[in-house]
Amino acid sequence: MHKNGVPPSAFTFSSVLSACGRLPAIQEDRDVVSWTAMVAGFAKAGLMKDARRVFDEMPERNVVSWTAMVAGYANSGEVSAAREIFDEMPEKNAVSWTAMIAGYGKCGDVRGARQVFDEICVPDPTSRAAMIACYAQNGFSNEAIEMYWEMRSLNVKANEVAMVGVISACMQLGDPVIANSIAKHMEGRPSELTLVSANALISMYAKCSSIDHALRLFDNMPEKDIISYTALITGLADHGRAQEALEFFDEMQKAGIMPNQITFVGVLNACSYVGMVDEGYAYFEQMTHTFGIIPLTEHYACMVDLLGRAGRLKEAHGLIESMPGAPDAGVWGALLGACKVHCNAELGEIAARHLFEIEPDNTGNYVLLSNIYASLNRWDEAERVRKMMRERGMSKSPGCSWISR
DNA sequence: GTAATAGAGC
Repeated sequence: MHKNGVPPSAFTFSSVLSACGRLPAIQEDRDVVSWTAMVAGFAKAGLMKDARRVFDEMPERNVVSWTAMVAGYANSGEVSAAREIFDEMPEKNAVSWTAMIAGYGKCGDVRGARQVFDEICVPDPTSRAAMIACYAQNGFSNEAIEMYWEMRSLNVKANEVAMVGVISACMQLGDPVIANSIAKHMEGRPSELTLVSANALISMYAKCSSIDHALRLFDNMPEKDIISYTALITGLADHGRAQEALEFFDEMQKAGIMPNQITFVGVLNACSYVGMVDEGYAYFEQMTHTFGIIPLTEHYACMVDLLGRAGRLKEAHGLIESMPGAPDAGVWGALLGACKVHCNAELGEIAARHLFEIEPDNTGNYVLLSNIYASLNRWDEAERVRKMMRERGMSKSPGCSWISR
């Protein structure tokens, strides 16, 4: 979200330039450093056309000018353009490699990132950190952790980005043993615990080891931001500690930190977990009216889950039908799940029909619907769904959910 | 000049 926004420095930069009336006149005596600063300024602001124009016009370029272009394209999601510049570079340094790895990481091309990484003769700590972050962001948790251990065995000090990446990977794995072994490396040096890495640790503790550990860390943080609060609220909600989650939601606003869409996902989940339907509705209202946040399908999924868990399935279905946009698999999935819990075949069928269309390859939906019938002793229908699944070439065992043809 | 953290259902 924050990456799409133009940073304030960029605003100043571009406004100064537009005040001068487009690009400043090209001066022969401008040295390479000032040319480069201009390229970097445009690139950072995401104004790649302008960056490109200056880059093409500058009489002389250095490795920083080239790298600024690579990073700019990478951050604007134009990986192939970044790659083109990267390949043309007369010389590269650690920052260039790092920018290119990150560019591939952002667009989900882990193999591309790894290929670039493997081309480096002697990877420096920042390129390793970028590679770890790339793995973590794309769900390659084991690879991220492996690379982190490799760094340690080589006695390369992991910087903050590497730490944050490996913590995020641990969080995704959810393994308390691995999480604790990584946490030990952090706790040895609390003075180095920055806001970002502490935030990452809060989520990891909440998911992997203990929510109380997360709470203790949170209490000891000298500075907290929206992510610290959101991570804690989400963690408390996941553990069914709704009251505390909502108390922190109040506390964050008293501290002058405004909640965002993600915070509300946590808040609604907290209500859902303990069946606080009215409160959930109230928070949903507050989100849209007080905070002016347009509800995402995720928020509708939370509301459907909240109503569904409380057994108010018809109301949940009514809410889906009143949605302004198209309901996604998450929304229908929440209804189907609730129908399983409350053994409601009629609404379950409706939800399943939508899910079969939206995600035809997801076997879980077929299994759920079949199980709803089975729990009502409607064996013929249960078998009919299983048969449908087989006919569509799907295997019902989760371990080998291959699709034939 | 580079790298980073929080999010629904089965």
